[in-house]
Amino acid sequence: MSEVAATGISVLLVDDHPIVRQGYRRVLESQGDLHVVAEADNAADAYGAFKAHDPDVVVLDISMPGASGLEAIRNIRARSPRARILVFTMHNEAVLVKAAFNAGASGFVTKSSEPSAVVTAIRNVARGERAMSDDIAHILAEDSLSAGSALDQLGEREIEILRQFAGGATTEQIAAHLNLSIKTVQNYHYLIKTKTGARTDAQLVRLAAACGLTRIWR
Amino acid sequence: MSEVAATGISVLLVDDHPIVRQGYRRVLESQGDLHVVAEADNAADAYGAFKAHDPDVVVLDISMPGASGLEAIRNIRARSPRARILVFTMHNEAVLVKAAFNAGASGFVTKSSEPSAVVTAIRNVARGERAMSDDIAHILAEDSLSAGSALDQLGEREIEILRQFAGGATTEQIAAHLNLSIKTVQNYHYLIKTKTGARTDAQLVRLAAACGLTRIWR
DNA sequence: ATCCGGCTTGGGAAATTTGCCCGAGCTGCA
DNA sequence: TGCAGCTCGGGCAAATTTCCCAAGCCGGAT
Repeated sequence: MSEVAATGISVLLVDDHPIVRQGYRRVLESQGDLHVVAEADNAADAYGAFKAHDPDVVVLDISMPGASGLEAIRNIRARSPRARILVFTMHNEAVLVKAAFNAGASGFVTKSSEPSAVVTAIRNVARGERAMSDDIAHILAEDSLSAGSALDQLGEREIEILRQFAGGATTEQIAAHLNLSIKTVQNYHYLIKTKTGARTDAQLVRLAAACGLTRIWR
Repeated sequence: MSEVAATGISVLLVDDHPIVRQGYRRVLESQGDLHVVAEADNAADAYGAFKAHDPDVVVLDISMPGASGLEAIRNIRARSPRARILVFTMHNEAVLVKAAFNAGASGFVTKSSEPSAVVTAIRNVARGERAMSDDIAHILAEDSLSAGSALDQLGEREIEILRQFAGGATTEQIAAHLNLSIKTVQNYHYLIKTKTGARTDAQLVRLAAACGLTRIWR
């Protein structure tokens, strides 16, 4: 058990962009009570770093290449149910937020939030509370009122594959990233199309973009 | 004209994530010769900030909500051809890189790069040189071997077919619409892919959207 | 405890599309 | 006249998509 409560909050940073980690580190450490004790740049290393440093809070970006961030959350929580995980990402799609909380996240803050919101969220999560940024709360509220987007009928794996596909990845690349057979990815591709009603790959990309799953550099 | 050459390099940061800007700011300022003189969180504000502060280098992320980062580049360069712009983003697709350079960027660095690479790139760009991270150079090299330029290599018919395709039309619909055989549309589809270098239909849609051929957000 | 339903993973096989090569008609232009 | 480039489509092997099916797993209901 970590006994750093009196001296501050220890943080494990997980994000695939080095300079982004550097930046977070400096922002967080300037707070005085927050200490970044380790970093990881992929889901696979995240648990190792967690085990080695037993941080009070894990701050992670779910959109990393390769293995799913959601998987990393489940991975950590499965072996250390005490773990407090704060998802910190650019994505703000309701299905993703729900998936993250279901996977065991304690908080969800978007990168659009003010730095102070992130810091506050970390403190709240460390205290065992649930935390989310205002925009996320708003999105979840909207979502609970609406009948649900086309993406709501998709499972977690389907969402992940759709994200990569819409991002321009080939079937082989997706299969390699997710350690699946090409056949399985093809089947998901087909399944996603039928579930969403998209008749064309282009329609699928447009749908993904419209739902915020993929950003297109208009 | 900015006369800060002797005292360092002034930087304008454009990124839609506040904490990411904060982080960059700290990383850059710890270098001593780099000074962040302004920030902007969207393309529209970018030019105003540029005009007000006349920075030596603009560091911007092209993937911002709403208006395009590419547009912002064109915007700034059109009115201030002296401007040095370093694109700094998570995207690493060849078409995007080319589009950025065509729009007037002086450099392109991915967020997967080491912080030192970003700093080096800023200094090189400020000196008037072109700069890009190793992964980008690699991607462009690969791309140049397989030929394939951008969208302006396409003929009238090809553009029209790409527009309809990216808009979500099926091959049959396009054929019917243009009074062509399905075979011809298929051939165009293939031709367009090879000409643009898109390996995937999704990449084609993204390319079309990036070039303004298709609007995705209704 | 058991069953049901949904998610995930993949095999199989027919139908369709892609990848690439080809020729032919048209136009503009040197 | 002749070349060059766009438009249009045939052909055919290779790859992918489309469906249908099954098995393992897990969580919730009975």
